[in-house]
Amino acid sequence: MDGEIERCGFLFVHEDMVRQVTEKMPEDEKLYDLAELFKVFGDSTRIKILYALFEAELCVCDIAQLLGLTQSAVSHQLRVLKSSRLVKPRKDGKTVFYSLADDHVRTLIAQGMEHIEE
Amino acid sequence: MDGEIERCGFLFVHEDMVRQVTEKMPEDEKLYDLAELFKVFGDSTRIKILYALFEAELCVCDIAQLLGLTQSAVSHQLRVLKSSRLVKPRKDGKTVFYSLADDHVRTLIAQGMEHIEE
DNA sequence: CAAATATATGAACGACTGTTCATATATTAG
DNA sequence: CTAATATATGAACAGTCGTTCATATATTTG
Repeated sequence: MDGEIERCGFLFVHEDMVRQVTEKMPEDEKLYDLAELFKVFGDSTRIKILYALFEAELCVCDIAQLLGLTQSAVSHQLRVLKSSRLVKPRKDGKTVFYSLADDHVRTLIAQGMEHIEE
Repeated sequence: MDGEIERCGFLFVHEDMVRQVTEKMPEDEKLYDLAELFKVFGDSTRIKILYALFEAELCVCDIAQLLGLTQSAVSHQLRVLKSSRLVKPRKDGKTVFYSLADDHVRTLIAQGMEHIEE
């Protein structure tokens, strides 16, 4: 009963640890949402768009030319970024300018870069 | 020539901005790698594994029981996490214990949570 | 050695995702 | 109003990904 001799099917489990960790796990829904957020960062096109918006507010066409993508592809991706509240639109006549929604985007990407570069 | 009257196919582009941003973009390969890193975080199973390892060093079977997954599924995911240097293994006899590789994992997940929760 | 067990791995299948293409909507100019 | 244009969106297709199942490898026990 020391937590090292309990079975899990055919496998042994460190039971005490598992119980302890279980208690500290956030709700499933929150973990799901978190994964959804990272999924949005997990595409090089979207990363490029976000990086471009680090520097300046840009319209859809600017981004398309900058990254060598079709207007449609960019628009679809901006929709994803917008629905995760990572970018925000500002409409000016026919043109829609996009910019970063908040500083979490910068921080997250910077942290990610640090990991890559070490 | 004020940067507002150049064409991009049928579309108008803010040329000066685009040129300026282009110069500041990191290399494509780096952006690709960054997206790959975030892709690893972009799965709720892997997020759960990482969160579990926040609390304790755990073996494959512990994680499987904790999350209600098969041993195989967990092992496959640990492989992904390991190859991104997010977790590290410690072998002890038949058992392999996994723990977080460094603190970037915590920081990144914490930042992501902040964005989710605001 | 053989048996038991903890983990790893390869193949395959279904589900999801990013792009393209065609088209719709919205705004401005004439 | 119509024409031009900037963006958005729906459908479809190809490629990717996570799981399962079967099996291989590695370690300990007897």
